Amino acid sequence: MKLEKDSPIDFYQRVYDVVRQIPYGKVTTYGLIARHLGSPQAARMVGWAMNQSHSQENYVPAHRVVNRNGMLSGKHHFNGEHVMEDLLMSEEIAVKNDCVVNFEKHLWNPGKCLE
DNA sequence: CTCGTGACTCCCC
DNA sequence: AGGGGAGCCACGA
Repeated sequence: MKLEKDSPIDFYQRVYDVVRQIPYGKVTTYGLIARHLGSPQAARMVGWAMNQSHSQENYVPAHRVVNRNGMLSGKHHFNGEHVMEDLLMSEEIAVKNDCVVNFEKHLWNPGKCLE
C-alpha cells in the first residue's frame, strides 16, 4: 500500500498498518518498520506505537514485533509475562530465553510485498 | 512552552 | 568486547 504525503494517517497509525500486514509465522523488527516509514532512527516511535496498540480497535499483532536481536523486548507490556512468547509459539515460532529461535529465518521484511 | 522518558538502533571510544 | 552518547518522534507532566 502506497502512502501519499497527503495521507492523513499518523506516524504510529502507519506502524499499525505495517504490523497488521505481518503474515502468520513471521516476525519483524522496530527498526525495519521505522525504516520502511522513512525514519530509520525512529524505532523508538514504533515501540511507542506498540505501547498504544492495545487501545486500537483493530487488532495489532504486536507479538510479531521484536528488537533487532530477535529479543522479546516488549513481553513485559503484555497482560502476562509469557503471553507474547505463547503467541509466537502458537505460530510455530520457537522462543528461547526471550529470544526468537532462527529469528532471521522468520524475519519478514516490510515493503517486500509492498510497492 | 520546556523537560524527561521510552516495547530502539547506530556510531564511537 | 562492552559501555556511553546521540538521534529519532510523540506524549505526559
